[in-house]
Amino acid sequence: MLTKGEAGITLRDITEAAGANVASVAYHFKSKDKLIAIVFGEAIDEVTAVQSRRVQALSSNHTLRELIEVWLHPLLSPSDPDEREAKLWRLIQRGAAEKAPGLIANMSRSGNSVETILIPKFAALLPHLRTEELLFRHNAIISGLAGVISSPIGAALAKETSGDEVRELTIAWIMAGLSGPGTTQLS
Amino acid sequence: MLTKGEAGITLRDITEAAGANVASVAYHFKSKDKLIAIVFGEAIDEVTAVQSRRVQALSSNHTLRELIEVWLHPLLSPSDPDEREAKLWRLIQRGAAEKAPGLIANMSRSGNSVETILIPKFAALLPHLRTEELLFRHNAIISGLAGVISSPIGAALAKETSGDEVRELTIAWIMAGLSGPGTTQLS
DNA sequence: CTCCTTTTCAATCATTTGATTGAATCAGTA
DNA sequence: TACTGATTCAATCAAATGATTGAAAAGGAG
Repeated sequence: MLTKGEAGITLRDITEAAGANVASVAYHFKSKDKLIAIVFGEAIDEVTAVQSRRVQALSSNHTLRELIEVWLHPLLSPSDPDEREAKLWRLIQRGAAEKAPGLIANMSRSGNSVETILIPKFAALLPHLRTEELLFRHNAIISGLAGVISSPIGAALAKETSGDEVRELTIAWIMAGLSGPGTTQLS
Repeated sequence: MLTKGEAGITLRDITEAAGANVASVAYHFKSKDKLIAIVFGEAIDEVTAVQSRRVQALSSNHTLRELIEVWLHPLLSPSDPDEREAKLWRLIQRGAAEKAPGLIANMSRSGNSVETILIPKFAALLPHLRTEELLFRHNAIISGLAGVISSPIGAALAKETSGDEVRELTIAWIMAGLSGPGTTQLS
């Protein structure tokens, strides 16, 4: 699924995988760019929707670890049958790394639910961090997770470690990065 | 510099920018793939060399913050005249995100100096973390930094914040992620 | 069935791509 | 100067790419 990147994948790659004709892209989506923009848009919508739903379903007295586990559940347990979210998430991360225009155009969609649902949950558990700081760390963690899960270095590290161990290393690092003092508390 | 990615950039882009002829690529590098592999290899060598040199030049009684600042100096202050390292670093990060074969083939080169120079420095300051844990967090931080500096989300955040403020947010987050308890110390 | 719209598809187009060729130019040596 | 090897370059090639065309097929309403 777009493992070659936006520039590397061809219409024929896509249509052959879909069992369709090349011309159907023009008929249904007008152009390759438009098609890719729609793919990114729907991926963002789906991932943010399902993540928001999980986070909102959390009981009121949860720990930070529980919030993180629920938030990133399919990404932390790659063996999970529901790997669709992990695939979509890698797709989005890759698009972000390439600065794919079709993704950037749809990026603002995800902003709302992150700011209205996820960040307040973190704010309640981490009162020492300002909203600005939480947004920053949220973004940094998301990017860092991309390296853990799908970068060549991360893959090499993970090869020597069990899935559960990677999961524990990841959660410990995320918790540490969130729990530590903010800029106003530094000497 | 490779802002279009390995698949997106053409030989004509490269040779025109260099004021050279397309055929010179075949003459000097045999093929586009070989050229790109050499570019990645030299970028890795240069970045790791200059980073290692800075870290080794650190006085013996440094703080964690000082180590981080020296390690990532050109990445934390983008206005620095020595922006070459930041460019090279973004190049490498992008290649990693694309899993560029020419980069992966040269990736092991950087492993040694990281493990022999940088990680021991961290280990001295963070005795509660095992080497395995330090390697993991090193990789995660590196990837997270890519998102802070060059991702669309990071760019949007940075637009509302001053350079110095981003710098402080970044350092605080890195320090938090490194200082927090490791997996063996979690409940 | 008939008529009309929607959808599919093979064929084709113009462009771009990485690579190659062979002649021209340059650089160094005697 | 004349000779030789290294380098550059315009021209060209075959393959691949996104897009388009017009005809064929499918689907639905009356």
